[in-house]
Amino acid sequence: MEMKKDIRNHVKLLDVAKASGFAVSTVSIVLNDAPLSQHVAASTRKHIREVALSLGYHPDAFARSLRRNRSRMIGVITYDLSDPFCISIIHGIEDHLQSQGYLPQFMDARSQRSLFETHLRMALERRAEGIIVIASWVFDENSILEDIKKNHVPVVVVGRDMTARNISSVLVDNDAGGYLALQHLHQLGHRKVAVILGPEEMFDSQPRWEGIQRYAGETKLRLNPSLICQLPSQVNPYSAYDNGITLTEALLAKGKDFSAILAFDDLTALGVIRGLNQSGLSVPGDCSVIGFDDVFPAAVSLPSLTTIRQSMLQIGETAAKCVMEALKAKEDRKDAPVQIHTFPPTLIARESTAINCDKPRPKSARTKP
Amino acid sequence: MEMKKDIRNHVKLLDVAKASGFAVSTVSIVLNDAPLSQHVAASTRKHIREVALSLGYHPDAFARSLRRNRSRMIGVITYDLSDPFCISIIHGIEDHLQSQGYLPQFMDARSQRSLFETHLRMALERRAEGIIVIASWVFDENSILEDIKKNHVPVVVVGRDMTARNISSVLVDNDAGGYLALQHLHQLGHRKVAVILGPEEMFDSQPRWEGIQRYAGETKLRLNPSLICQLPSQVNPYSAYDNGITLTEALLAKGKDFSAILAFDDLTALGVIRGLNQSGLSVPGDCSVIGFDDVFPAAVSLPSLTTIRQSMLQIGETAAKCVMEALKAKEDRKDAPVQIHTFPPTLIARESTAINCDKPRPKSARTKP
DNA sequence: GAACTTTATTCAATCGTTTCAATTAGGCAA
DNA sequence: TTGCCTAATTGAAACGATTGAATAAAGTTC
Repeated sequence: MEMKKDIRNHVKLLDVAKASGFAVSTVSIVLNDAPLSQHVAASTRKHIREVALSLGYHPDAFARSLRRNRSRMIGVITYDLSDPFCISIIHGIEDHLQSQGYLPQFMDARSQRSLFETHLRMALERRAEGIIVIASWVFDENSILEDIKKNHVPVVVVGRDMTARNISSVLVDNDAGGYLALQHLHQLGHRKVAVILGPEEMFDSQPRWEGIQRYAGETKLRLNPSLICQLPSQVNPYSAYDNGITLTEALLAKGKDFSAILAFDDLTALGVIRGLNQSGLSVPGDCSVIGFDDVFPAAVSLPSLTTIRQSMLQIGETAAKCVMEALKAKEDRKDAPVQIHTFPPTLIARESTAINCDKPRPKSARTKP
Repeated sequence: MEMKKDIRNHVKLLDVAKASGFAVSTVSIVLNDAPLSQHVAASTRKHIREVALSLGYHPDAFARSLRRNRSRMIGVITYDLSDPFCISIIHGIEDHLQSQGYLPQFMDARSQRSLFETHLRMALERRAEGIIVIASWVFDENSILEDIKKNHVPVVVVGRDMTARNISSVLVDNDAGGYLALQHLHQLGHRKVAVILGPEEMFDSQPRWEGIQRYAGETKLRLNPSLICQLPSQVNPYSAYDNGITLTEALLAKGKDFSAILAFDDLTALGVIRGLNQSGLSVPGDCSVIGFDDVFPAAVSLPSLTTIRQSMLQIGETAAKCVMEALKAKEDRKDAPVQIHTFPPTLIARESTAINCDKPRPKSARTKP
């Protein structure tokens, strides 16, 4: 049964060795340009290279990593790849890792907790030298996180502060973002602002809300509790859109007593605009709307969405730097300090917000974008 | 220097063996629930399991795959992860592979050819048992594809027909899609239709255009050549939006002599709508717009976009099934037939298209969505 | 109690690479 | 001829897990 080998197996060093007439070790040395290869005759080198090329030889990454005890790979676990927010972070990560000769290994938890844990385990088993977790919701996979620590694999979390559990974290300053959003609306003259809070289980929700309240407190702006509502828990990132529509309808049903809506994120905000439109209200003429994140659809919507931008590229890059530092520290047998990086978000003023022209009874004035 | 080991290395089977007082092989047998484990005393099993758990042992996937000669992994190489089009396909792939106990390994070429080739090579080196390529542009990485063949790794391409090169392919029926799009506009009474073709290097461009022409031919609709324009080559998927704006401006500069625009894809179509708006034209009142793909922003834009939907989930799933079949065939030492699957797209009628109310001089009537 | 089975455990080879140490062949000086 | 140096090549031991064959101990049968 030696045909079996022909089919299943890849071309390996031994095949190249046999075909070229040299020993496996010589072939290895040549193909890796190892230090010893300077002692190998030029003609031999050339010959071995040619044979390897013609056979279509590619080294087995498993065997190599096993022997070298290095995988040159960083596991990247995302809570949901379909969220545009994730993708930008990933790009930042890719950029930095690539420059360091490391390869990111993406795993998508698709908003399922069980998958999330599975993937953490897999990253560990595949001997990722470091792990980056992009998490939007609270997670508590204690046992597996403990195992990761036991195996001395550095972890960095993006999107929430886990320093309390000794894990380096990179995130946007959500509090500052909430502050900025309300400030923008306030400066445009809006005094009656409806707020749609993020769902309970998302970690960003609370700090954004705190930032909003902080600004309100500083300027003595009263936030009418009946204009505050909250997104329900979400199955996937896109359900925020539908929820935005529904919540807006609910707000309007109580009688429109606001001139602006501050939405938890961009997708919600887009739903809000749609909801307002369905009731014959125009944005920003009848009501201003502001989002959060600055994902792609925000920029191309009509009207384009005023929002709070997170520099996701930078966040991703920082996360990557952070693991790499921890890795280096480990090599130098030092302790990597637990770090936290927060990035200030910026206001992107577009068409969906405008100066408040409300008279005691609204639904009148229009402002061209 | 034995501290080195403490730091760098993971907990391994030998560690569990020492700690439990049994031999490595016994531990392996127990932890894998191997057939032989029925001969292992229940107390031993329990003890070994406990020790492994407390040490945080996780098997080394490299060593295991090396020994078993199976990676249980399928390499998935995308031309650009940030394209929402890709993500849906990926979900389809994930769904199916997961059900088969295989793990997709994503690699993102980010629209760079050099990266694309690098990733193909990596998939090979990491001993992916199969490879799925999601490619929108023409690619010709001959040498690496040859190597993949030499190593007997099944490949499936999504997004273009590569059967001519003996590679199974899964794609949408672009011709039918183009046909549907023009048919929809025609049935709404549009006779003067501007068309924005896809960029030269994208493979979808040509067949969509052929479908459009086929419908025009069948209905004797004359497509005015001065209303046909083409997207330039694109750096990233999102540049289509800006190009859509620019091309629309150019079309309008010649004098608006059309009542509808058929755009190559959704992002272009969104740009078109924005371009029309900037010139004071409303959609669909003054001009209908139709896109292609049905990506997320299409559904949430205002007006929402009429488009041709590809069932990307299904496409992804089929691609995954296709590699798995080829894999099975390989095991049975049969030849896997080269397959092609084309999926018919469907029309999703939304708000951006409406009945043509054009009088000899347009820019008058309005239709509410 | 010898021969045999069953039960519980371990040995040792293997997967494909890498790398250090060892070997060979040839040239050259003594 | 012997010994020694250099240049070119190879042997063999890892890396960590798996697994068929082997062993040891205990139990059963005649």
